Amino acid sequence: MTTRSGKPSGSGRAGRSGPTIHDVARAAEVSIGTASKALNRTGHLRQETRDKVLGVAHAIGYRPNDLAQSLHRARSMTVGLITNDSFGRFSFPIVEALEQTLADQGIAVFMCNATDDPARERQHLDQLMRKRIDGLVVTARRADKRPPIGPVPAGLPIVYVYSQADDPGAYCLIPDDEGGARLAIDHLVAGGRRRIAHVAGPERFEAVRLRQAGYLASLSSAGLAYDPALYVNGPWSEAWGRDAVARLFDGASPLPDALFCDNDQLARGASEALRERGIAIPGQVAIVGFDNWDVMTLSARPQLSSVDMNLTALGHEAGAALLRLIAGEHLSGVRRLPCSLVIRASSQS
Amino acid sequence: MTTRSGKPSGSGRAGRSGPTIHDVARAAEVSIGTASKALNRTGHLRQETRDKVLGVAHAIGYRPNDLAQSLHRARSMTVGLITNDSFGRFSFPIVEALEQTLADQGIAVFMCNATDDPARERQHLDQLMRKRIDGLVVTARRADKRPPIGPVPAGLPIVYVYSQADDPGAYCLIPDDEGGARLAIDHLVAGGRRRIAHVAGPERFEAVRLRQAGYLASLSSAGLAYDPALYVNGPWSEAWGRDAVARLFDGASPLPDALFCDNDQLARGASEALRERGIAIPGQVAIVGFDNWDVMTLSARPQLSSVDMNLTALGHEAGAALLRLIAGEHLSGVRRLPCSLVIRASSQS
DNA sequence: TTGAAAGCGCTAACAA
DNA sequence: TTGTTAGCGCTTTCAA
Repeated sequence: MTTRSGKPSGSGRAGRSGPTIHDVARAAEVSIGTASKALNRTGHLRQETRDKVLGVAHAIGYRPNDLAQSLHRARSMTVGLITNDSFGRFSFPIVEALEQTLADQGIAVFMCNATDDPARERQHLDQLMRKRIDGLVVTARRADKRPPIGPVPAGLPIVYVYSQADDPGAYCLIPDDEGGARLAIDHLVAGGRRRIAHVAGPERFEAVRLRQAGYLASLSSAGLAYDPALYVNGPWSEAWGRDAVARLFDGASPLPDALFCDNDQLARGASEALRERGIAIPGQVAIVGFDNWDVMTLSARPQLSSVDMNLTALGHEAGAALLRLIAGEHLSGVRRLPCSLVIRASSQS
Repeated sequence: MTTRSGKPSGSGRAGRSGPTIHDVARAAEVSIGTASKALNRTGHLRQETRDKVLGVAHAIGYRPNDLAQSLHRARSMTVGLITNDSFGRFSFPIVEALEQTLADQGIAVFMCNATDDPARERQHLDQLMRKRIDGLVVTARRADKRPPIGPVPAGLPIVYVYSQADDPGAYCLIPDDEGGARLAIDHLVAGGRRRIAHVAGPERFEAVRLRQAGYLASLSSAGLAYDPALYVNGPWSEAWGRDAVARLFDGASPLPDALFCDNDQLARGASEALRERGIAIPGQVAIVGFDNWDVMTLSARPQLSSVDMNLTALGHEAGAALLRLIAGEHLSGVRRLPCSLVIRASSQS
């Protein structure tokens, strides 16, 4: 060991922490500043020197210490992800795409599950602040409004994805539910369906209200009248999907010739109920679900058409947006990304 | 601004990085060393001083910089999580529990998705090493053996969970599939079932082979003979579950009076097929599935009994094990955690 | 009980 | 083109 003015002694000291830039410099017989320049492809260096340093660094297995770097640069190359979905079905594709987009830029993601507990959320936030994250992504189990996350230092880049903050300055990325519904209805109309029922989820979900709006808009532009008897709503379960069919088909009025369901579980439940009643799908009744969840759509008989929220695209977009915010750009407001329709046997015309 | 010997100037310099320990010390009119001791509840300080520092720190919103801390201490208070499940259904509960266990100790988790791509895995590993993680957790979509992750610095604590490394020195945590199967079969036997079929998944899965072993062991200890005609295997789909019923019930031999299925999708497919054949569940045939996946078990009619792999417990255990490894303990070998059986209507006797 | 200062590994400004 | 050195924010001896 030596003092500040001397060179550090041999190979590392603490535990398994590998060679430092000092070691590289010494082995390459250059100054530490030169080594730094070579390693960071910065400054003006002779190609020869640069190569030597790089070669040595590789040879001795040098890995820069991001922690030390971050002490200088403004950035820690980490971001936080706070989710309230318990990493559920909707978060998955989003998180995966987000992580990949960010990893490609050398940014690592701290994953924090808050499970709708404000106390846990603050605790996580506190930890993330200590880690000096460069940005934050907030996601949830549903895209409804939530109080803005906080407290966080002013200027911290934040993106809400599949989640909306009750704050006009926030940037939120969510699927275009209304557009998704229109896609489904337009498709059914194009297939010649005229009495399209909407098997909806609970109305406290904004998504449900938006989809109903899309449904109405599409009917209207197709010149079809809205029949309130064709709107039923209930919980997000297969059981309710089955019950909904009973409700719709035990009536006296003319029967529906199509079902637009707010998720694939409802659609699957409905399809089973129809099957048991001997009603042909799609012959007598067509079905379109929502979410495009393969576990449901591919196991149903026949396989279910469904609206895909493109959650992977949403995740990519969230990563890209965060990068832009970090780069200093200003982004705000709610951005709705388009859904797409996956057509399978259940809605063939 | 001043030089090394002076006090730093005013409140922070770069971007939004908040007050430093210097600021705290100055505001509390103590030395920086004293402030550090107070903040870390270390050394010998007058209570009064300690309180003053803490008060000031809180007042000016001081948050320690983990990055700077980690430069001294051996630990970064971060760990990496490399998953090959795309954060899928099995990873979820594990990751959630793991994250919670670690967060309680102030450790944050870097989430990395490798999607079975060795190149991505190495890239992630490289990033994690630069971040100087204190430990690593590896998880996957299936508990089968995989090549040990690497290269990593010797001595890096690693836990494999729902994944096995092909390395006797590695510590792996996986569900006790054989025990889970025994639970199911013992239950069916206790309910008076005598001809229990095994609707298995693909045999390349170790879990499938272990469950068959458990099935055989339980039959044997119940004094029941094994009938190879009662073993069928195929892909993990509902469709195959339905087909399996056709195979088992179209035979000439005496029919099964129970079905043990290697996952809940198989069980659900089977239950639908039985239903369509007018075979009463559990009256004529009992069913037990595996995974206890509510989406399947609760929507089936009747609801399905199922073996629960206790993935949440597995995740907690993984977190605890990693903490112990980080603390210097030595752990190795494969540890199998018990499953439990959740009984629902499909196997009532 | 407190203060001073060396230095963790790295970068960047300046000097040579 | 390369070397020197002052820090980034914090901890930790060692002195006082």
